[in-house]
Amino acid sequence: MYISFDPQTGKIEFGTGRSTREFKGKSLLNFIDEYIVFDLETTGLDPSYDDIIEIAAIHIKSGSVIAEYQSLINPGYEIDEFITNLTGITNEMLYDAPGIQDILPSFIDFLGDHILIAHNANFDINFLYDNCIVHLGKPLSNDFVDTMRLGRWLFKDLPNHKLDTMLEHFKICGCVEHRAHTDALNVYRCYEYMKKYATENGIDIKELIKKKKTHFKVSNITATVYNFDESHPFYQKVVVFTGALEKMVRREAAQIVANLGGICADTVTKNTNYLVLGNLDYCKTIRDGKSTKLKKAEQLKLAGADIEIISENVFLDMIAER
DNA sequence: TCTCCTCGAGATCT
DNA sequence: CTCGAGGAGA
Repeated sequence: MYISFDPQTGKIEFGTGRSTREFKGKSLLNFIDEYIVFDLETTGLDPSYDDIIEIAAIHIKSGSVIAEYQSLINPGYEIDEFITNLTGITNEMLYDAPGIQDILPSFIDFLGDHILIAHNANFDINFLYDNCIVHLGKPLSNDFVDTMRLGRWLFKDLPNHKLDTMLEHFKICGCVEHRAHTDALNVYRCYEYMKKYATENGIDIKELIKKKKTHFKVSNITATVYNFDESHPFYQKVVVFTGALEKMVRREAAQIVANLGGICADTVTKNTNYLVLGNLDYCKTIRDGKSTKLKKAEQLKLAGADIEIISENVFLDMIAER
């Protein structure tokens, strides 16, 4: 089920399929001084079927709490045992609580234009976004920072990036209570910990991303062994890959070639000796099933160049131990 | 070189 | 959702 919103007419549409939420704010990876960390408890995981039962937000400036907002919310029906066990929130507790429509205007006012922070932020943002459209007739467009995403960049080696795991690793006391206010407080501690960690270690996330994005090239791969079998067909031959290999990733294949004394290259030229053909099906932009590398190789072969076009299976046979 | 595209795999939230 | 692998085009 999806919700769509037209800002011109203010019209809201419900339908089947995926929500686009096209007015959602951007997911940032910044460390900022002033923000609002928040958390929701809900009756389940799906914003189109489930409802918010607790909401909490903490306004932080320069590392200190300057304002807080929190409330239980009556969803208009009985919540099930699973959620009560998980959160400790009971139907008695929700009986006198206000409805979401009573809370939302003041809550959104509290959020203002500030950047929002949450763990797995898309979960909370999506719930809030949909509720804003239904009850306020306008989307939630605040940019936000996801502490889980941040954690994945800064602490890649953790077994997982659940809030609990990160709290434990950061030696922040208390575990996830599944109550909005305490969880929000823990997310705030997590964020400040990572901010301090990045500053102290001179880590800039933007640089981290940039480094990863520098396009991987097989031509940068060098041999890790030094005694080559000079009779191997790849010895001192130039090898190029096209398409996705089934049995291994390109990096592994290129390393094997390099260790056989071969030379890996990124593009097909008149010096190329072998073009290894992977699967090209997945690429929609290839209409005739042939990549530019393959077309060029066929052209060169017709012109009499010393180039062979081989399938993955042939390639695997060639690199197999004898 | 750089930007933009598609696809599949994997993870987290209640 | 986000990321990585891979391709195309400027």
